[in-house]
Amino acid sequence: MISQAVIGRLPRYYRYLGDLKDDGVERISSQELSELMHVTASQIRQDFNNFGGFGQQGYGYNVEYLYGEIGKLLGLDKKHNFVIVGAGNLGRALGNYLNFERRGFIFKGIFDKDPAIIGREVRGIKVRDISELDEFLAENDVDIAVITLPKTNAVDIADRLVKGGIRAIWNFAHVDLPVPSDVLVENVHLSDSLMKLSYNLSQIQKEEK
Amino acid sequence: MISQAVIGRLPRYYRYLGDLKDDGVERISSQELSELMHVTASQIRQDFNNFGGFGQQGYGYNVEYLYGEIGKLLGLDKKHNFVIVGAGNLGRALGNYLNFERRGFIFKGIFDKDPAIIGREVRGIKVRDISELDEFLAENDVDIAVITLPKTNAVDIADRLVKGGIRAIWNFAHVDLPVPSDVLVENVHLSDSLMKLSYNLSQIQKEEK
DNA sequence: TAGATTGTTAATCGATTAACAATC
DNA sequence: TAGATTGTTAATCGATTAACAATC
Repeated sequence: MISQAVIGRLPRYYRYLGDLKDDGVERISSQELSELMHVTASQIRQDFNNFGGFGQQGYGYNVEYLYGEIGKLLGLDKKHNFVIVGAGNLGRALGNYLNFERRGFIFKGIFDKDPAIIGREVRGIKVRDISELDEFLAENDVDIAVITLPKTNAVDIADRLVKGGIRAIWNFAHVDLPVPSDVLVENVHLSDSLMKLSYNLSQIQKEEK
Repeated sequence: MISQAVIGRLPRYYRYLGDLKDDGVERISSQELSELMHVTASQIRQDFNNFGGFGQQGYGYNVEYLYGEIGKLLGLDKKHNFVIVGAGNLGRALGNYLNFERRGFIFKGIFDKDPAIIGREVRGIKVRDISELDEFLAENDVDIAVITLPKTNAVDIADRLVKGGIRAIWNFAHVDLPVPSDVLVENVHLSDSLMKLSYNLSQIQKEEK
């Protein structure tokens, strides 16, 4: 079982390796990569060796190969369909974000309960009435649900999503969703992140006095 | 020096205590809170004791008091003015998010370089031309800058922000910003978060085969 | 072969949990 | 005073870093 600490670092490796690849870099040693990313070379080698090791002694790592392997680990070689529940500003912003498509995340539907929003289009897809959610899940192959709802509704909707067969939820609501243990929840608590920044800023401001 | 692991948990404590307060709960023990939050009571007591301890033996913690103290730690008792650089979907969504105001984060300005967007209003504030950024920073008291730009422009803008006196950046661009060590950067890498979910989902799907 | 650099084991460090004395 | 529960020390666990043998 690989620790979430390691998994959490994979996307960053992936980003740097993608940049290196685009720059035409063919090979890189853990030492060079460590200087670029400001982490220890030891950590890099340990991380990769969790998955069997992608390098070669005396040579280092082939950038393109390593990039591809990490992409596969992250499941980016497969298509993942997703729906967005909550077509407010954030929901629409995520629906419009084109880069997800490039990574294999396909925008399939978006739902809201507000009649003023239902019927509007987000990247060519009409906002559906939330009452159609269960039917939509039954008829379509959806892997990931994104929740961009106020916290009051989020728990109920999560429940419906799980009943509809969803196993992975990307949650932007400020609640911890009580879902069965076999359902994945990845939280993005924006205000938590802002508060963390605020804490550190307050510390600095205190020191300056 | 308090570890970022502890600081990262403070907003979640704050959220639960706020809910308890709203529910009229007066006191709570680390044991009760631990059951609610699914963490160990030991960790709760250790965390709070980093800041001197907010409880009383034999009694537990006073919810309202503890809520207030954590709020102060998070700097929520002070006002923080912020600007958003990048008025795309995400930038506008954050500008429209009213809850930040409630926590003392005041939306002061929003900038873009796209003439089609400049002049539009986000929550009553006109989108300014990015060329006005330096002047705006000089004339206004801005604590936090939010970067919601494509990665290409993010590094340059971060530079300008730092030159303009900004010490805290909430970064949504998919790059690591190279800023001086006395400047805080809190990253929200949305696609990293989605890839983490994708990794874990792929694992489950593999097991099921 | 010699040099470079990985893969991997061992050592260290930090964070979490357990235990219990202090005290309300 | 007795019971409850914190604050705090000690033990454990896991993650990071260092070291080096394996090998290309």
